Amino acid sequence: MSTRKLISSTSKKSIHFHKIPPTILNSLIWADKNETQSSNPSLTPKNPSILATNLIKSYSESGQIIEARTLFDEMPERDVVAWTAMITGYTSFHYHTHAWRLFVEMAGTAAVDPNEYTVSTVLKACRSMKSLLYGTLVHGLALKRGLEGSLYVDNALMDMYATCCDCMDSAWMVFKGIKVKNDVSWTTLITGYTHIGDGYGGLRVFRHMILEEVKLNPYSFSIAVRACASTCWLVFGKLMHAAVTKHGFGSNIPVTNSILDMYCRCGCLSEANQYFHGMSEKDLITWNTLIAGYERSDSSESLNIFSRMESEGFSPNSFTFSSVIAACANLAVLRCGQQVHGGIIHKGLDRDLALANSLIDMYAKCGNISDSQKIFSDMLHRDLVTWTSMMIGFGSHGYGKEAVVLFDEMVRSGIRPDRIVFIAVLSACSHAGLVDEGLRYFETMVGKYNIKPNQEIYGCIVDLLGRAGRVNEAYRLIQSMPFKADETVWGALLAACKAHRLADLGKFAARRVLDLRPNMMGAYVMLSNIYAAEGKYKEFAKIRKMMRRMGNKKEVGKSWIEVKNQVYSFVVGDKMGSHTEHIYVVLDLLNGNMKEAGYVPDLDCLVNDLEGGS
DNA sequence: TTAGGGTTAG
Repeated sequence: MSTRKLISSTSKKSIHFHKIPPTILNSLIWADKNETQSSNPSLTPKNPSILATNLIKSYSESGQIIEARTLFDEMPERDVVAWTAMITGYTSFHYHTHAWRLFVEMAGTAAVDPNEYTVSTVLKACRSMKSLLYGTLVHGLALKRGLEGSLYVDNALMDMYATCCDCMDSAWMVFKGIKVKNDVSWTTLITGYTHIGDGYGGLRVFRHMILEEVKLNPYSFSIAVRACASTCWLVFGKLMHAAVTKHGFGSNIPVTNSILDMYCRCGCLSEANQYFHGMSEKDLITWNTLIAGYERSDSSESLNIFSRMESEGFSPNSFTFSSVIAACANLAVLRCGQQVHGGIIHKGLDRDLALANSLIDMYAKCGNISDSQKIFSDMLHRDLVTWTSMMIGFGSHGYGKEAVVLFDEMVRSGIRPDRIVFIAVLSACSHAGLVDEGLRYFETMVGKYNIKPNQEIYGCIVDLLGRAGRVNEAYRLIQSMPFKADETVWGALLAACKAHRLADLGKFAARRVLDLRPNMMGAYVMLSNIYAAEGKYKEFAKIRKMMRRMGNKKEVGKSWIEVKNQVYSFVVGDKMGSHTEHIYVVLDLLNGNMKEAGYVPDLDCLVNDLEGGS
């Protein structure tokens, strides 16, 4: 019930009750119950509990959760509805721990029993806390009280299992047990599959939903389109787009936003752009979807769209900033990133965990590791992504020891490492020459954390050993792998062979890479360089000829730098641009300094350069 | 007769 409705049922006067202190309201509400004289008899309701519960809701809806709790605490009698309203107030305010504590208090000490309303609400809190343990306890309680069978409880149980812990088996069990399923049951199941990234699973359920002739609504369509987007298969996406139009949901914003997202995720940016311009109504999510879509493949355009969004009067939120910061990181445009950071602070979003994580990444990629560190150390709460981003930053800046120290600190803080953070720390060890530390982490990963190494992890270890000159050991590791090494693992060995001039093993590794990826020009370049270093110019020429025949499509290495708000990009041997002369003067100066410091250039690379490679 | 559900952007 809204505040307005509440007032009309109690008094004709237009009073905003949530603006009155709860203590005064409570004394008025319970006045006749306590047999005392009310100062305003027109406010005295027939059932004070109903009015107090309505006020708890009213306070919660207006963001006054402390006032709601004060009112709740001062109620002389609290029925199950009052308890549930207060728990709901906490969940709608994202105070899930408070909601859980109140539920425990209710179940343990209060004279009232939780009912289906209470259970479905508290399951939402369990899901948001990602606590399978609490969720399972509530499931047990629901069974004990015979509440399983209520569609609200069953749907909330499915949602909890599917969304909080990816337990799709348990979600399925609950789903199968529902005798008469409704559209929410089906939608919740599709959401579960989409949540774990199984778009095909979601689409199978959607198909089943159609076969069972369940009435389709915007909820089911938007999640089904999201499932299509997860598969990245445009054919499904276009079929779904047609179905949306046919069912008359072509103007529903969540549905159209998910179609826009689908085109972006399928890599069809021109279709996405066309669709975006044809949309009759756009909201902030529409803009955020397009910005995020462009960030993944054309970061520069993503920043242009952000600028257009602001000029059209939309105010960015944390989702917008997250994509824009990622775009700045991809482009390594420090000044732009700093300006966006200013906008984040201005909006009061600098405590947003995901944003702080992306800022750590952005500053590191823009070369400013000290600002990454500052954000990291100022953070009150850190998650696995925070630690991983900081470790990747340290690793890419050559601070291997700092990354190792951070990893140990993270484990001490109670965060369980995953495969990605191991890749971060192993890569940092590799670049800093910390071979023994890296090998120790590899053993810990397998032995202590039971994480099975994948191609990427093996690639890191081969790189770690290879860079340190332990190339034969790296080769033995590849031979001992439980699955066939892919081109990245062989590529790491090839790079090590080239660096340490192991021609035979290098040629072998290059062949393995080219067996798996015949178009990998980098491998041809390395192979030809190995032949050149051996003085086998006939073999060298043969490879180069082969490369020319294939079109020599090795992507040219590109560098860029931001000076006074402008980005300058250049490739090897570039003579373009107005500042070329100055750049070459500085380059000559640097070359002189390096030679004085004892640097001997690698002439093998010169062969590559002459051929117009990277 | 006061409390409850599923969708889209990182």
